Amino acid sequence: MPELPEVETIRQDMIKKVKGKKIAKVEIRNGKNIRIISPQEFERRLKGKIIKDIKRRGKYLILPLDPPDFLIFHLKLTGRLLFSPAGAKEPDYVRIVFTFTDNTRLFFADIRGFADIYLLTQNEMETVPIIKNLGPEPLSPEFTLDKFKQRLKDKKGKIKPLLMNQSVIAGIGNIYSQESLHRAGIHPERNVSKLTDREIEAIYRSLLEVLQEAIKYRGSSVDAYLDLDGKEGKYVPHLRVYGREGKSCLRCGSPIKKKKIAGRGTYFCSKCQK
DNA sequence: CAATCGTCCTGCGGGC
DNA sequence: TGCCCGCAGGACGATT
Repeated sequence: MPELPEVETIRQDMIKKVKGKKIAKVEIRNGKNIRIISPQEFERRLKGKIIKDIKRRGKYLILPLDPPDFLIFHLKLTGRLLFSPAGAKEPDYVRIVFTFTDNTRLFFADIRGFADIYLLTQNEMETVPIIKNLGPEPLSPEFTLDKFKQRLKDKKGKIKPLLMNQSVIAGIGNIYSQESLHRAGIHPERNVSKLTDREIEAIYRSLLEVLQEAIKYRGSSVDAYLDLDGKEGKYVPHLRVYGREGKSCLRCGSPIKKKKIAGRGTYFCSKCQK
């Protein structure tokens, strides 16, 4: 499941391999991921367009094309973007093939088919709530400790689902919310309104730390995530709680527990996360 | 009104 | 061993 670090890894690789290329052909084998417009219109509007840049907002990958269009991907659980040199073997689960004028190709693949693809104009970007409603970027310079405190102020409910709420902070999902809470020593079910300033600061620091570290290791290949070259991320061995049920906590040695919190599988240490 | 549920979908794991 | 059931999950809309 691609979260901020995985999407950022894809973005950085796409800058090197896809930026500036012109779309010669769009082959849609399964158009179910294309939102709002028809596959026919999607194909028509993309043909001949140049990918001007690769940007990211939360878990969304945003490709500005020739104005006014933006091609937007949300990979959800099992979406993949895979780049192939001319003539290279095709990956599995391909749904859309973008062929560039130099005969290199970008494959959109998706196993479970939850990923979203949008083609929006500049105007639509500003009005459609998809990206407009996202909270701040955790790795931007504007995301200070004060900003984080302000985002949590007057909120109630458990801290973990709140960290995953995209309108509170953008880009955090099931893996990194758990990892940052473990690092901070905070139980995922703690009520936000009862966290001390000191605890909020610990979560803030842990969150930035874990995101930066995960980007450095090119993300976590949990579930189906693969990078632009079809390779796995290298962060899984560095995960401290996620997927470690029954194993001993790396901070205190107690067995890691797993519990469903707000409908999502959550790993934590009940001894050192209070 | 905040929290939970259902929905989309398919690979895979547990259980017998 | 092999089959089958049901779980997993991001985000949104419906429901309680």
